[in-house]
Amino acid sequence: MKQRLERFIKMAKEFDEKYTPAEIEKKWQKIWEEQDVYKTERDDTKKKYYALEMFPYPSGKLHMGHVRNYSIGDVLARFKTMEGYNVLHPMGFDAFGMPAENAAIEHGIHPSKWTHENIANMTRQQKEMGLSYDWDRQAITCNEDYYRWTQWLFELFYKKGLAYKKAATVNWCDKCGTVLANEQVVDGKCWRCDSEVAKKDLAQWFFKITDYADRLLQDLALLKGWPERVKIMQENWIGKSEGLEFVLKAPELGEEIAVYTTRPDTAFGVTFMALAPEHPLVEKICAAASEEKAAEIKKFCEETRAKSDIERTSGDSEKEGVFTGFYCENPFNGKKAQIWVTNYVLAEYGTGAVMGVPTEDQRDWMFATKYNIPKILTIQPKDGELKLEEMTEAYVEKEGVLINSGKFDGMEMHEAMNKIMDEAENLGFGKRRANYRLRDWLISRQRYWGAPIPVIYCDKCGEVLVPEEDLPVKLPQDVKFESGAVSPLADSKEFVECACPKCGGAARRETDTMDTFICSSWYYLRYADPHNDKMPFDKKEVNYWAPVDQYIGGIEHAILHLLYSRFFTKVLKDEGLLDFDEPFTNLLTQGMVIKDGAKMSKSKGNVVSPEEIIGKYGADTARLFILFAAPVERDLEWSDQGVEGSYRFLARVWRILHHFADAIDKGADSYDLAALNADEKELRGALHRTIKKVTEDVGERFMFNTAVSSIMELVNALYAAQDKEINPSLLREIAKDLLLMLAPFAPHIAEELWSKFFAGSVHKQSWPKYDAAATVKTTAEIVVQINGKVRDKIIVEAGIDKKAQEEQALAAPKIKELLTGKNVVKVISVPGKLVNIVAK
RNA sequence: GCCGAAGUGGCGGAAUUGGCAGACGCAGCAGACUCAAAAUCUGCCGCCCUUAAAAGCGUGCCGGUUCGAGUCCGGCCUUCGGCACCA
Repeated sequence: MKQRLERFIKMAKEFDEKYTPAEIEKKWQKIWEEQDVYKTERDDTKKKYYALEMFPYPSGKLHMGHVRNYSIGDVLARFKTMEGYNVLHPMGFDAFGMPAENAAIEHGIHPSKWTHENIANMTRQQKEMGLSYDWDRQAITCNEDYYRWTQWLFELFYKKGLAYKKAATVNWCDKCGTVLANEQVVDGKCWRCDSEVAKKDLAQWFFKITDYADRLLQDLALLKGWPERVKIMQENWIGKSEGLEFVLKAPELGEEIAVYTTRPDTAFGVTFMALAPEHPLVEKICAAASEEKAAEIKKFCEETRAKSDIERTSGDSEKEGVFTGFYCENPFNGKKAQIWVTNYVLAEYGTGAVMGVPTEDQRDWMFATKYNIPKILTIQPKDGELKLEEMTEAYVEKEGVLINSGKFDGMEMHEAMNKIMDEAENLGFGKRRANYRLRDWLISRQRYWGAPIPVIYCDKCGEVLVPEEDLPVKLPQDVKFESGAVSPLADSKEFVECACPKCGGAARRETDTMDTFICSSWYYLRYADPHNDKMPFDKKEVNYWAPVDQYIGGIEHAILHLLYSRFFTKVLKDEGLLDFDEPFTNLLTQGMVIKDGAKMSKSKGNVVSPEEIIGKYGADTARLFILFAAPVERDLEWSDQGVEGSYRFLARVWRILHHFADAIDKGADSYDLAALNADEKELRGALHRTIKKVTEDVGERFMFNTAVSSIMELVNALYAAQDKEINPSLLREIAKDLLLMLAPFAPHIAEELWSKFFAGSVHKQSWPKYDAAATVKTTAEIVVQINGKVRDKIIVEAGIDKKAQEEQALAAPKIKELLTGKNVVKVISVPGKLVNIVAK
């Protein structure tokens, strides 16, 4: 008794009526850090759960998109921990990249210093959000102990024949002063700085992602937990098509020209051959042609190549070409076809040469019409008859019967397609083949702030890998950063000049660094074993933690990072370094945070700073608002008043527990259910329905907004009961479960209030279980409709059968009155829901 | 052009399996408390007509299926995203 009284006095003193987030958040962040609450270790006896948010680029400050990303991840991580999983929830930085180097050029600050200062600041902000990261696992890609392994992995790819250097026409961003991969060119512009991308011929390093095109495509089927649209985007990006590659002889040139087609059924309609200006045969043709003709062709090629990529590849630009004067032979029917050099054939796709079938391809139709090239109709639709003279465009429907095709005449086109491919294979001039839109991944960057490519060039030994024990190839510290100049690495004698690892003679280092997307293609594996100095990661650790159970990030990486990471995982699996095919089992693509209908950006002046919001209302409010305001996948409209509302809700939680503090404190941990009165039963029902709803919304549906709203409803129910006499033990149960449910969303206030009534940390407790019996209401309000219109509502007991409910509905006075003079035709009765009376 | 997503009050959104459209929150209105204001607590809050009640209308548009449609089917419209001369 005395103890209780003392405790009551102590609490009354400590439990201030006012909610002060600034104080309690700082307090608990310190305690959590001191007690290492979020430390994670492998435990083979426990089921693991790997929750991961895409790590950020250290730009300097967190923005609202980060806050949203981390809030979602943190709710999941905390929820799964409470459900009993051994949860891995790490954070790091994608720390190489252009902005650091630009800062060096503009402000004379070394990229490393700039980056690490930004990391320190952003880490502080992340900590102020109260996120449950195991900070000990932080991976920073620009640190030597990380990029050493990035280089090691490059060497692995090299040894497997998946990294190679070749001269190629590549995408060049002048502003960034470097090349770009195909995936990094968006609408002909640089993905990072938005400036126009040009073409340049350079010798560059590539990763052979095309070797994995088929598996990357096929394994999309394994990704049941990915949004359909991301899978479709990847599928389109890989762009597999199946068809026939065959050769046409060009006797005058003594050459053969290979073409690829997905429409072998139209092969008898070939009247010309279209070459890309970059096609190797063009040079030979020029050599064989008259001086005049050669000059004409060369001029055309030069003019075409001078055009920008967007101009060249937009579908509606005029199709133009030059007739070479030479012919080739269609191997199917021996007919002659004119050889043209054209502006509409892509050098990089297929063979860079296309068979021209004007009647069944719209582009060929336009081209042939313009230059008066003959047309042969080879497909007739099933209904109706096409006449060449009456046609104004190509017949491109995928249905019809062959004509003018020798022995294939009369054959249905899909059958003919197969038969014609058989013929080409049997006669040995063609082969079935798949083609992909996907190109090899250009990984060289002519920049300083990236992982150096660990290759040395020796005049005697050629291209030599830096021996494993010499890794990492470190970035030299003492270099000059100048705008527009060559890469600082190429400029650094200290870096370039070295000894050949093979023969010891004088040699030069590769001065290109790796695309930062390589660094981010394996970081999720490093988290599993972040301090390993023998290997990038230990197989046992990686196989325990990975694959990532839930990955969370923006849709902007639908192709880029997500495709590259999948590629890496497959290569590492083939190498036996890990045992799974796909890195991310489930993917959640969060929507953007927008304000006034537009993405937050400096130029629009609609940026809301997380720092300011957290300073004013606390992290719990910021997190709660962002989770409550919209479903995670949809864009979220920022609302200052909405934030105010979330703050108000947390203050309401605080006050109602303060109001009931005495009762909660003296309540017991168990009580007699049978002794509860009607109000109490109702309140307990509300609690258990809330637990059920929140458990499903967070654990299965990722509907955090509705989870929060049902917690709000429970709090409203407590307010409705505040003047009633409620069993203290029931109040204790409600307070306990309410705080447990609130803990993943608003970890600080939950911990603070928990500490006032219960022992230990709220974040070390089990997720509450609901009592299914309590969630069932004893009575149900059902709707009575006449002809589908709601006419009355009646109360029936729960579990009522169809018939009884129907009788009660028909007996309701209001319904009886409305039915007088009418004939009841039919009655539909759904127990516990509604009765619909069809009457005439 | 092709592929995909979305369209619900003044606003953000809810309705999970075809069964009360608008939960929860914001804004607004009213009341209580206060000398007063703020804060807080309570109530009201789709449109239309109305003193009120009742009726009617209502989930982008047109049609269909069904006792019953925001939800299913067919045809459109608008917005956003991806791809786009890929043979």
